[in-house]
Amino acid sequence: MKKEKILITCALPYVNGLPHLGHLAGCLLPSDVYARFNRLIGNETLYIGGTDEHGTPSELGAKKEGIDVLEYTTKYHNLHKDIYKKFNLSFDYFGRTSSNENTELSQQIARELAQNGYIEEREVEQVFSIDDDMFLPDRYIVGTCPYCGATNARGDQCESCTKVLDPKDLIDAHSAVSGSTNLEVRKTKHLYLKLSKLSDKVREWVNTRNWNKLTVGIANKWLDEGLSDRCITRDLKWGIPVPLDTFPDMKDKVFYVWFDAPIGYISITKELLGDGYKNWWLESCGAKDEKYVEFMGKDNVPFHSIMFPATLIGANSDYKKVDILKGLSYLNFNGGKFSKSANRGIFADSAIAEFPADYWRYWLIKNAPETDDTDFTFERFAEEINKDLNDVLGNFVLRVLKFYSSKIGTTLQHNPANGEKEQALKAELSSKISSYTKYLSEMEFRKAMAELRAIWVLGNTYIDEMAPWTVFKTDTEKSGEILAFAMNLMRIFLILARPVIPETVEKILSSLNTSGDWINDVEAEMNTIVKGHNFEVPASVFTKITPEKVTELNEKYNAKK
RNA sequence: CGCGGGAUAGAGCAGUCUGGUAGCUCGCAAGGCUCAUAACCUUGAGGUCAGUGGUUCAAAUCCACUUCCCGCAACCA
Repeated sequence: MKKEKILITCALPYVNGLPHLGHLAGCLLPSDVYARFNRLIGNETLYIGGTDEHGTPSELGAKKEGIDVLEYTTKYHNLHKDIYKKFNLSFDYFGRTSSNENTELSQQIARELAQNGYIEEREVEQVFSIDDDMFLPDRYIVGTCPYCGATNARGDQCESCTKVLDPKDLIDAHSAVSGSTNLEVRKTKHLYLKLSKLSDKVREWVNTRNWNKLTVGIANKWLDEGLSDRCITRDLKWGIPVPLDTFPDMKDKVFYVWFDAPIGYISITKELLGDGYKNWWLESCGAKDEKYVEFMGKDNVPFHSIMFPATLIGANSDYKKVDILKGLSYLNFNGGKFSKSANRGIFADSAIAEFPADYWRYWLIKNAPETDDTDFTFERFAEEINKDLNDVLGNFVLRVLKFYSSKIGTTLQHNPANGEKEQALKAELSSKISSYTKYLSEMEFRKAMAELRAIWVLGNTYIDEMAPWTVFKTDTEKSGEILAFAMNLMRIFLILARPVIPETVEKILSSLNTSGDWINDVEAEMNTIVKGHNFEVPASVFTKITPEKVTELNEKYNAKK
């Protein structure tokens, strides 16, 4: 198989607050499974993640906790890092957008854009809150909707009647930060990225992409409506300062988070590899032949398909741009959204306290929201963990190992059987492994998991048909050979599951006293565990989730409203 | 007429691009097995493919319209 070079990024979660199952399902876990899979099949893989830290929510969050913003984002960055480690996300590096590297690179890209004539200074009017001593984003101005009379309308939109508003339309407008009505409209200067001028180049580039229908549809819609120039700076303290050497009028301004966040992919690589980042990000330095895959929630698709590529195209045509954009839908919780304020849903820290990472990983990948929003319920979770992991895989492992060790011992006295049945099974297994591998390379996670489960079932069917417990009574040798064959099957089942449930696989493979990266040649791999091989019987593989536990969880996490 | 996704057995989904006997998992029923975590294996029941109209020898699939659900909607990332 020809080895590929693969760069994988996962949309950077906003640092403010902890991620919930939706974030894991829609972006973090799929990217990790894909990264692990690529490493296992021998591709040169770089998997980059991090936290997006700048912007108003961080400033306000820090104020609320009474600490410095950097202290605040550092605290939450570490919480993210810690929790992802517990979920076994295998980032080659998990960085942050508040790093020096990101500051330098974002400033450099802004200079490049300015040199190429894609940045323009404009004077705009914005609402300033005198008591808060800050400009307020539209969203942080609330008041009464002039159309429907709702009293909680936001400056950008009324949530009751969905009408799009201008903050100046609001009746009794006040600051969402402090409640102050002491507001005034002030003039302020900002930098605009001239997307209108970049539109043709972006379209030309989009046309060369082999994206799926959804992504192309979103991208073309934006292009067809015409790209508007977009403000890339803000009047905030917490952000990357606009470089005054190039933009002398921009004192006390910072870049808008959406400008610097995706640049974080590049700067985080640089933080890890130093100048080696060029091999992954500059086409002239070897990035031309690599495959760059981005994972994100569907809300992020416009920014990754249009805004970020436009920024890179405008700055320097040598930057590597995305090849495959995997946008996923949302995971809901019992038919509603996850909500921290309403205490609905399960967040990453509680999730890992309830069940091992592999349970979550398996379920969330098997039910990845690929085409439509997907509903999480504890009932479904328990059902699939119990059935697939416990009954199909876990039970197969134990029934084989326990029988052999109790009747014969923990040192293998037999070589695997190789009759007609076994030949047929190996052929079927090869074909299913090809499909499974294909689905994983194409990021078709649901189909991949269905195929993996079907592969596991082959083990139980084989054992049942061959009935080594019956054969044992008359032909010990034959029985042992059947079980030896089953142990080799087991090894393959586990190796194939490595991208998804790495912790369990490591544990059981180590009991089996074997290992392996990936299965390319079934015939050869089926003769790995042979006469003389020692193994241990693991105490357990998975544990079932009881109905009582499901009831308890539903109450604990407000699953039933 | 904002954009997109969805509607297929009791539940969750595939199949729709490229029309040709409606499929998978769970649940349910019957049988088998008794090595294993009351697990496993086999078989079966269960569907006017959201609705209406059209194209066609033939429509879940193509076309038009309608209904319902879910997201997104450019200063919240």
